[in-house]
Amino acid sequence: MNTFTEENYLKAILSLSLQGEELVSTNSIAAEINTSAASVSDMLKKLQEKKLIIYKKYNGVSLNKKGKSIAVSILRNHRLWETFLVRKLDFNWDEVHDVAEQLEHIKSEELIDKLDSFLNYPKFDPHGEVIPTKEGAIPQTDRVLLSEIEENTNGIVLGVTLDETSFLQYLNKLKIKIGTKIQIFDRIDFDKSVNISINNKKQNISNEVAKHLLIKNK
Amino acid sequence: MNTFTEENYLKAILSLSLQGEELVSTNSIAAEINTSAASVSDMLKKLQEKKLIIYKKYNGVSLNKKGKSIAVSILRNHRLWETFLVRKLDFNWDEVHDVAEQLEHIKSEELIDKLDSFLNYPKFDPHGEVIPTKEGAIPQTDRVLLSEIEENTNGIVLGVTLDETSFLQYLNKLKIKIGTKIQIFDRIDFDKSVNISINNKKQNISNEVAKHLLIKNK
DNA sequence: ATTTATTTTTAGATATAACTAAATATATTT
DNA sequence: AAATATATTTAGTTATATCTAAAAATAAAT
Repeated sequence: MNTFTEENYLKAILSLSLQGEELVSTNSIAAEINTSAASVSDMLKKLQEKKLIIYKKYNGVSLNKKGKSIAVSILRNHRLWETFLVRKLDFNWDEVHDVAEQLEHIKSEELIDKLDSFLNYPKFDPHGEVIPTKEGAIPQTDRVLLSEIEENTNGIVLGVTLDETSFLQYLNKLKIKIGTKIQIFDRIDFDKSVNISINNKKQNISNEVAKHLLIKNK
Repeated sequence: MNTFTEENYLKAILSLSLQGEELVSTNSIAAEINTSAASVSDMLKKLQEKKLIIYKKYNGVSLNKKGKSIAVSILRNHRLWETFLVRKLDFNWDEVHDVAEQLEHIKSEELIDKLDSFLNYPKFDPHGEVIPTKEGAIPQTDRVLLSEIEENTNGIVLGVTLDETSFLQYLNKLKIKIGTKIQIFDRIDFDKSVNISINNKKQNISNEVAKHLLIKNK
């Protein structure tokens, strides 16, 4: 059985892997979970002893099969709980992250199975992120980040890749939610911000925000 | 913020208090949570420093206002989660204890409020135990343990005071559940077992079991 | 190719929570 | 009231997870 802390490290490594880092660096893990590089080093040694990661000193980490399986199931738990909180308990999408961070570590396979069934086997969480299957697969959907989308095109917001309260509340203010139709005009060279319009209202979206918006790729 | 462990100690002290111990002994806490008396001593010292209990060495412990408030809210969480698991996720009453022991420690007042509302403000959990109010009250109901009930009388099973799987499964076997009507005949002096009948079927119930069955006191 | 900067690891310390064994206090017998 | 038994506490150790400061390795710049 793993501790919450171990699980959070595995989750962080998975998340960074999915963001494109082949070999995840000590520093990026430290940044991800807000701790020191020294603590990360300590934990990586431990996770290697427990045979959950592939780790070569000074070289970076990746998850092995067992580690990935644990990390994906925590991610599945997280997204199922978020779905429950929004759909059944009437939380807003910007309020659920912290509670789900706790709930995701509850140990009971039966609980998650029954929750999944209770929610009618949802495929996406309230932020539009895909929910991994019980078998550990993460179904891929065809979508692009707003920060990478081609210019002069239309799109529909499919989801976000960050669920920080301040970010989501800013989206609320911009009237951006899942399903929102947007027109993309052009990208500014200088700061990589994007000019779009929502309901014919023109807006400039910073690269920082665009990096976390998933758009349907037609 | 308190750790799970601290909360479990407070809960154990509350539970023993409610069972009648005015001043709870180190040993009974150790028995309750399956640890050594030495560990209990360590923790009592710590809980006293945190001003959650009233503790005099060699003399026993009781909860102070703050400690009791925390313990009661954990108990409330536990019983609300058990209600959720049985009523919404289709768990059986003998399967929910271990999961609820984890869920009860999730920190979010809003979560519990919304869960309470989602369940329609239940007054009793699936074992017939009263659910403490948000304000920290534990409403009293008039009921007696089967081990103490007068002979030659009738009654209705209102609840149990133990939610160990093996105990509840034995009740299932005896066809005893909440609402079951029983006739009480007599109590055997030798072993304090009780002769009862359910649907005109005579049965002998050991004192060990009778101690955990709550009967409506007419 | 050296120097400088950055990243990563190690060493040493601290805090929590558990344990065993020994010491002390309290309760029960005789 | 002394002896014995039981309950409780203390002392000392271990394991986890964190941190700071220093050392070592790698990467970048001159």
